[in-house]
Amino acid sequence: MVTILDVARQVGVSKATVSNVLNSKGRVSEATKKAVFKAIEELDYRPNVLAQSLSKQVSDTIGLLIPSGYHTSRYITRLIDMTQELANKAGKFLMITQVDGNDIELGIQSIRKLIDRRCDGIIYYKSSHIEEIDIQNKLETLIEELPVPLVVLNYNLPNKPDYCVWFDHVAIAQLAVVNLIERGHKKIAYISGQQHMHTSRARLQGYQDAMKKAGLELNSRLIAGGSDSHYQGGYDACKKLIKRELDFSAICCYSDAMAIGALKALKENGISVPEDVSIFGLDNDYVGDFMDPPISSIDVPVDDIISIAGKLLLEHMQNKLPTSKSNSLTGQLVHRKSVKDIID
Amino acid sequence: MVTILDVARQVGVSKATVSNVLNSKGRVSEATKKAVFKAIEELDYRPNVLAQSLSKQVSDTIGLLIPSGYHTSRYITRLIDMTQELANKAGKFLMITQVDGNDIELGIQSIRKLIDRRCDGIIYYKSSHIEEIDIQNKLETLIEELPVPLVVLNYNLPNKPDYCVWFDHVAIAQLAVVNLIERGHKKIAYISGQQHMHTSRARLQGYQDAMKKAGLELNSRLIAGGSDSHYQGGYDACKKLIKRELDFSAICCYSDAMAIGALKALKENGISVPEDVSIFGLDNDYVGDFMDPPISSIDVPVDDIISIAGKLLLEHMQNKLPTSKSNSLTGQLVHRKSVKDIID
DNA sequence: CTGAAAGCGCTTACAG
DNA sequence: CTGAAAGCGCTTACAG
Repeated sequence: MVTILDVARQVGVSKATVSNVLNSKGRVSEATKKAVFKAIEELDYRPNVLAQSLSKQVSDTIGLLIPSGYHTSRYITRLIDMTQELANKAGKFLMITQVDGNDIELGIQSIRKLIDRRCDGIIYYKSSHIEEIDIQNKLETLIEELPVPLVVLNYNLPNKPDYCVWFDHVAIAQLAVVNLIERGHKKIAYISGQQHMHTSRARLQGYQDAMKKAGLELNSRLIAGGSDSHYQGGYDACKKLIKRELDFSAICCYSDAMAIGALKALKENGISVPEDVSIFGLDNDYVGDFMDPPISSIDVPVDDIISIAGKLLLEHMQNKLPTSKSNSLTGQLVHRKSVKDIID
Repeated sequence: MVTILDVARQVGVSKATVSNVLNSKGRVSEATKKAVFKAIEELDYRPNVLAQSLSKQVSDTIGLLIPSGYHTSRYITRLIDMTQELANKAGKFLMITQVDGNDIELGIQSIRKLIDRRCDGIIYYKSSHIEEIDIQNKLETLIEELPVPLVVLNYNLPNKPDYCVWFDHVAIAQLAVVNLIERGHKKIAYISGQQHMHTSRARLQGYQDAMKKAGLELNSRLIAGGSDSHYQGGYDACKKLIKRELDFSAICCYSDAMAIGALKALKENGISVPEDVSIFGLDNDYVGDFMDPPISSIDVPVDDIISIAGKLLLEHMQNKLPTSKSNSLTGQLVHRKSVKDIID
């Protein structure tokens, strides 16, 4: 490939001069500038970014680490879109890499690899699947030790409040259940995601908290899970609930996807929604609005969490004090036809 | 940060020796090896990959370029998952970056940026949205000029058959329409995606070809599009079709997403599926199976196209002759309840 | 078995 | 206004 030396030779100047015009540094006469640009054009010269970064000791690169296996989540694609845009605006190169979401050690290894390539800052989306001992401590220590800022998405680090943004999934599920209760429901079932997921456990707890606070019966047989945390799992779980022949007027589901599966199971069993049973999803997936009936849900501010993370990272990179205060986000009710009021 | 020199000094050897033990090159006594590893551990030394790449003149890095704005597609997440796995297995670092899918010039710029960082090979997923003059020529020329192999996904480059893999969307749509015809349908409507998309135009053409071949009437009023190529667009388009008060027994849709929107519109108008009208989607999105009724579709071999692309890239990188012959893929019928047979 | 030296492609004071 | 030299952190023949 053509190097800066080739350009310098073609023009008859030194590398330093070529470098200076490239970086508009120092004083260079208009004539040589022109000649240099001409040669660059002719030779189709492009600087080797690796060499530049090594020499300058900055890479102007942001690293983004995403978890694998999120085929169904809009979070990740949105995260990529928004972070790329942020990087473009800040004049940084975005280097995205993916890591198995189930293993925190692999995650830390990947973060280190990003550092080895001299990223100036890193955003790490922590998969809900990870739940190992001491993970909080590991991440907090990592943030201390790393030579560049690391912002963690989707996890609470109490000792590093300026380095994380997360959803309060307990509150998100509560929102749905409280709404059901306010509308007269007392016998509320819950379809749960798989319990190895942090998000899943938090949402289940939100359901339980809301029931307790309202003084309603907490029957573990009103809670069911399925083979996965998606359509099929919702379908499975709902069939279980139906088989148990319990009395319930509403189901809150771990996600819209599970709610869609549940809806199918209910229909197959001749149970009308919302006439016989009301359904609530969580996440406000776009498709929920196109179900029959459309599914009520809690909208989760995905864009907000990402833009806050981006803002935090840039502030740290510029050694500014972070301006963001609330790094814990909840959601917003979205009413659709899958829930009916119960009047005694 | 700690450098190789720090390690060398701590052990009392030269940088060359440290480098040799790190790369297990040359003969180094066990004793110094041990001492070096100990120092590396103690100092938490990690080689600067930028410096390594510059010196070695290889980076062991693969670049993956994805389009933005694919919030709804499972292709992209799958592409990331599979390419990452491929890179891991090949011992390469995967550097993913994203670019506005609408502009081929931006795409080429991003490819160049990847080269500037010395990627040893690049996979470029060409968005269907791009459709500019001369794009085929631009990409073919780029492949010629680039110092490393570039494989293009989702686009046909007739003069570079070993550097591209794509879906034959004409054939994919034909498959659905031919199946409807075989099952007795004659009046078949089509809900189209937005025509600025290459995929969208190809699928529409597949519908038209199939109708023509069967000697069926091609009525342009049986074709409708919507505000987007997704749920809402399908809903809009179907409402248009209904308003036109034409006689049709089936609708083939550009995608499952549009089919889901269409289903909603039909239901709202008291039209039963499949009793009154049959519906066909394309893509075989997972959610289609959870509709009421489940939607027939054409499964598109996403995984295949990606693994072929990966194989091609690695073969080029190793200067092997590509073994893959068929770089054009079609789909497979998936029968569900949204289509009924018509018996005269 | 080990080290001095040159080199990868760039930038950056500094001297002229 | 321009260039020689040193340096970024590593690797790689080569000499000893």
